[in-house]
Amino acid sequence: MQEDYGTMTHNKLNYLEKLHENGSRITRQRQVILDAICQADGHTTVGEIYYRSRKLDVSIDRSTVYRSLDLFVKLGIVIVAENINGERTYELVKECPHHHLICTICGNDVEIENKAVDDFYMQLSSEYKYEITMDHLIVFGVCSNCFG
Amino acid sequence: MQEDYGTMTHNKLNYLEKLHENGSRITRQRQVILDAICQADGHTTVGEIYYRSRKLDVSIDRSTVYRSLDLFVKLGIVIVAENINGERTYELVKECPHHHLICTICGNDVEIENKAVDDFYMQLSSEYKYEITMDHLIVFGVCSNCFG
DNA sequence: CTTTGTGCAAACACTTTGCAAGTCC
DNA sequence: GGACTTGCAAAGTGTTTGCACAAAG
Repeated sequence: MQEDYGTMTHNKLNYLEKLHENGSRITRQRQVILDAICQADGHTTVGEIYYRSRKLDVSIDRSTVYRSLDLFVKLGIVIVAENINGERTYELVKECPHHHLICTICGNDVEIENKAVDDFYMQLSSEYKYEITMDHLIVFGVCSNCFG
Repeated sequence: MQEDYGTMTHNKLNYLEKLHENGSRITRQRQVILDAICQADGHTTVGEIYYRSRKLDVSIDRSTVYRSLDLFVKLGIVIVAENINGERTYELVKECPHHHLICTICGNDVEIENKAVDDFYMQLSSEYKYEITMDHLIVFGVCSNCFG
């Protein structure tokens, strides 16, 4: 494998580090798939990830994409969510928990400031004696451009 | 079709009413499928709904279940969500919006009082100029029985 | 009697798995 | 060299569709 670390972002190094920690190998395919998720920069479906990966490396197989995604999720490199159509989507985790507000009409995606969510979680915690574990909340709504 | 309205709940009449309003027909199969969703009383998968429907009527086909669910969702009789395993789940809509807090360990499901959610939505609305349209929020966490 | 819905069977799409060959460390 | 990973092909699951017949209004 060629050591092509040239275009790598700081984050990507962290992701590879996590792979390494786990005893998993840093393969060309896994790097390509990480890049593909990166490119999409948001909530991407398996199909899109496969398609983008193919552009970077024609020989990549669907099963490899599935297997890699499972691994990434297991290692906490990638997070799973569901989009409006009920499709499973994948996204690279950022350093800190974050949350989305997505317009169901135009698809516009705003990142919600943590305080609002934290307050909400705190309220739930105290009221229902639950420890909230969702670090990636998605709320759907209609943005100001789309109503009126 | 026999007019067996004997065991029907008030809500079920409303559901049938909605079918009727839409110009859709009230068939034995649709009633059975509604009953099946009712029985489950919570977030149910297509598989479970099919299984329960079969118990009530052996001749029901999977495709009928899918088609009926699509219709129910379109008419707003049933709501779709995703459970912890990423499976699509269905639930009869109640009269007013409601929300869930689900334990990821034991599966315990608490209905969240609306005020907490309303406050949260209000906060988001004013901060991001979004009109929040989710009437069925699901938050995952760990209940007090399961941590400690 | 017209329109809508159903069961059946087949197609389709998505995901998983076993295995031999290839790659990483 | 040894353990891990991949591509391939095939099987498994879940979902959708076309069509002739059945049922609802």
